[in-house]
Amino acid sequence: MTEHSAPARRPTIKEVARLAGVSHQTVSRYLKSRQGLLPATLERIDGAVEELGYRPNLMARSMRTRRTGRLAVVMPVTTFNHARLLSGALAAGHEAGHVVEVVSVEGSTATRTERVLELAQSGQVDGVLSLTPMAAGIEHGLPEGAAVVVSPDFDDAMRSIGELTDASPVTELMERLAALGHRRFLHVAGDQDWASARARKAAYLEAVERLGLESVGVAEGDWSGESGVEAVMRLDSDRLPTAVIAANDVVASGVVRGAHERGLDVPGDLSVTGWDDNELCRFLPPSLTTVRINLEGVGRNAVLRLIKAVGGPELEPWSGPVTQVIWRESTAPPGRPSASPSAGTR
Amino acid sequence: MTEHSAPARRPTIKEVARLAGVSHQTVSRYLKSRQGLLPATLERIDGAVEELGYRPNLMARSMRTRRTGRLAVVMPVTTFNHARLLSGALAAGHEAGHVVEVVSVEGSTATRTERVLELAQSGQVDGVLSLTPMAAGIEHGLPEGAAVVVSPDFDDAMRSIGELTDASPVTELMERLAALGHRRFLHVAGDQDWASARARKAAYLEAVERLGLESVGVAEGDWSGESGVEAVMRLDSDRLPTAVIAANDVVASGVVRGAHERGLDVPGDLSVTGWDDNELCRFLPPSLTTVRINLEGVGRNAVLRLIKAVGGPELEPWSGPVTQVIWRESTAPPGRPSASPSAGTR
DNA sequence: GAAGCGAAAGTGAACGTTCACTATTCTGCC
DNA sequence: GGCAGAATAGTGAACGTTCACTTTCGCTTC
Repeated sequence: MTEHSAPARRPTIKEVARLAGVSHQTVSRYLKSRQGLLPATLERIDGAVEELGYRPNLMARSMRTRRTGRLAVVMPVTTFNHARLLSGALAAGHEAGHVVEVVSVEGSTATRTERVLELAQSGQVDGVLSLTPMAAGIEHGLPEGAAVVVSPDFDDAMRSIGELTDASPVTELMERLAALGHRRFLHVAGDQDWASARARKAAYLEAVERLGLESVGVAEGDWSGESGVEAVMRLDSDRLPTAVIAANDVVASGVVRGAHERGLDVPGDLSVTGWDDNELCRFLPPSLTTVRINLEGVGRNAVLRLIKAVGGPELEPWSGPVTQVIWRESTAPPGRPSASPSAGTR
Repeated sequence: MTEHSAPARRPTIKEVARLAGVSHQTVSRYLKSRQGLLPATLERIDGAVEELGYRPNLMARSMRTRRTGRLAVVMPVTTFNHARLLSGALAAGHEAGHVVEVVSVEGSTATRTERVLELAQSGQVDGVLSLTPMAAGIEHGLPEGAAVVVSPDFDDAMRSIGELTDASPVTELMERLAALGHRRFLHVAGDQDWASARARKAAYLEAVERLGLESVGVAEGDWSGESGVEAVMRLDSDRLPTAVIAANDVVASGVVRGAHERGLDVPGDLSVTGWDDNELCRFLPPSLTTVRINLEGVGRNAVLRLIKAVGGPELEPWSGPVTQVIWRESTAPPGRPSASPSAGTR
């Protein structure tokens, strides 16, 4: 579109100064605070800025000030699923007067580490919050440049951030189910490359042990609905569990479908729990008991750590609960006939 | 972490030059291509770079070259739902040698327009792809700076991008349902602030007209499952539709639930279609007929337009189908008893 | 009425690169 | 041996800001 002649130079501070009949430094002051200037001067600069359509070149500014006002959140594309986490991060950054950008990374740990370092030291951002795990000892490679806050508990397979691996709700789910009378459980796990999947599995096993329950096993899974269907189809008819803890809602819906295909009623014959509070959960027949995660809060707190690290203001972190179990129709005491579907949406 | 003394200056090209015993320009050349240098010189610079841990300051570089190699995708946070769209955009940008960043905007049209202009003219990015609609005539406000490609059909309420408003699958759905024998339809619409919702509604009405079908009405909705439930509950028993076109999968699942609550069988008494191909769709009882959208392709093409606008290489666009109807259990000829896979639901 | 002071404005040098030149060295050829 | 021409390297000026000073001016104050 643009001709190759004269790359459409934008007006600079000096041109504004000339037009306003002042020095460039005066315009700089005007830009900075509009204070300490004579009203008449102010007005003339106003006019010149308007006339030229001047806008400061942020790149030049940051070059001089060594501050960009920009933060980067690096994350693997797969985690974009957690859009609400981003949403919280963006809001917190904005509050602290920063622009938050999202940069994606792919490839091996080494590649990703390199990419993050490059970004941190490119001078293009003040800080980098990496939701991707990096080669150990990266801190030492950093010449005190942009602060990189690697969210601490992000795991090797770059899939989960600290608070997301909190699997305590599994315990809550199982204690309640046990109280309802369930004794025989099944866990359909998520992809074990993910820290959160490992955490849930561990919490399941721990709860079985501690509460003296019986586990018919842990079905390997990959977060897919199919893995849920299969796990149920493979169950031994002589030793069916009465409750299934699924790694997430998709898996849980697969479990429900598998149960139906085997002629099992949910929750009559089988109670099922999910994880994530997928929008559809409430409307499934039966509506799904699940775990809601406050992703906005998690995102906010991660960015707050970063802002603090780059010397920004200390803002109020989200301190409320991060997870919450939502009980719905898919869980009930064992052996009872299923309550009629119209027994209520919640 | 960082002490307040001496802001940790990073080594510059000149320091590398001094250490290597060459001029700064030689180092610059080294950085640019590593060509036209004596092997011995190359080696010495290599050593110096290594020793100092030097990395070029991209900000200073872009200041001189007036090129940043960075593109920004501006989008409202709500659209982060379309993570797969981003994924396509990022991949295309990478292919063309650009870094793609995601910047979010909120607020009124005026605020957003301002924000986008600021970004475009800040010198921090080469191009801006705005998925947010902006005040008309913005092009004229742009002094040929960074190219802003407003995705053309993005609507006033900043919710949809051109290809996403393609509602032709609605026609496909209805033609097939009509062929199966359906005559009386209901549409549960999405929030009419969204262009895509308006497009689907319009396509529904057009199809009713053209195919000579009967419509029991268009239920206003807001993309929520509740709106689906309510739409069904409010239906006149004397004049029930046999097919429901829901604005998306969540609404559709609400419709299914509402139908069950009224004792209607899906698809026996009522065929239901959704939109989006939500992961859970396949596992619902009954699995949901829906429309899959190739968001990656849409994102890729949008970024390709931008890259072309900023004078980048012309890459292969995604030219395959953008939408695809997926037929599943929730649709069947009217009046037939449900082909119950297990009869398990009731 | 001159010294003192504060407000307002100006001057020139940085920031870390690359660009456009110019200078030097090497090579091969007559 | 001298010279053209390429290959290699160096010099200084940009890029658009802000920082650290300096200057100018007008007003008190004694």
